[in-house]
Amino acid sequence: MLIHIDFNSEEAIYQQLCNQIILGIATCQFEDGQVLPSVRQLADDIGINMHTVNKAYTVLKQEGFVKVDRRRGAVISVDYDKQRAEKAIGKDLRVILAEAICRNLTREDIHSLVDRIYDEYERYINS
Amino acid sequence: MLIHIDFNSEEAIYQQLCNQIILGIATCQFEDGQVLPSVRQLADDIGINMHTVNKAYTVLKQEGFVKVDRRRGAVISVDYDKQRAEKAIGKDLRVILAEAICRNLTREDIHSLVDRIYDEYERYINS
DNA sequence: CACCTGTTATATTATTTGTATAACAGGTGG
DNA sequence: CCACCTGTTATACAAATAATATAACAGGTG
Repeated sequence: MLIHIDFNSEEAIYQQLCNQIILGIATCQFEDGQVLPSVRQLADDIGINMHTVNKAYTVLKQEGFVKVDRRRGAVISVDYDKQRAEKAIGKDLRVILAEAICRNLTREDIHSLVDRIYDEYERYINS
Repeated sequence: MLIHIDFNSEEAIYQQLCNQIILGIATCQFEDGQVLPSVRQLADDIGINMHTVNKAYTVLKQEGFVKVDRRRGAVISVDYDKQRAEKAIGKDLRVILAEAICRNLTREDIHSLVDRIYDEYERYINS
């Protein structure tokens, strides 16, 4: 999977890494059981420090996207606990939807936005 | 409006302030044209530094929630440009929905979550 | 025994966050 | 005119975070 970091972004590098890997899982470019590049390998490829990649992997492990296999390294392993997922996503949504309501976006506006993004991701999956 | 800061949160104080004021606008506790407390007043009330409040106000101004009236101070003034709003919110949604898809949450799951949060906010408005 | 994993420890630099004083410019009301 | 209120700006400083740089360690593989 191609990973691109924007070094001019205000978003931390390890955070960009996390988001891109999650995006990769969502679009099936990474699948359950697949091995991620080693921290040293990926750091070399991107041109960043090993510890920055390690921090991203640690966060992904913490959030239930990855497990570490002593033999192979970091392996995609998504936690599918629906309750936990809805709670976490609801927390983030609450912040975003407050802004949406301020801007006079209706719930129908948001629904179609959600559908558009889901379509976008599913298009990637089927190709 | 009651503003409460969690000093143990990992979220920056000025960011919490921004979010709470946006939440206040969403729930009509702040309305267009209403004057926010002065940076010194609010800083005193919360028990933080003036500059921290000022940073929050500056961000809110930047994002189109507030304008500064030389005579009165910071005034709620929401930018209702729908295109700009959808673009900004879409960007945030894309990150969250990637995680949702990873967790096997369907778009219907998200729709009902969105509805639940909208209901929650509208309940505050009608009371 | 080399070689690959992640992990840990330590140190250093730069940036961000929050605080602390202080001053300045514009507007208001006595 | 003058105190007094706005936000704004300029410094300075401490603490936390982000990123880099070396180096070493433990577990597993071939």
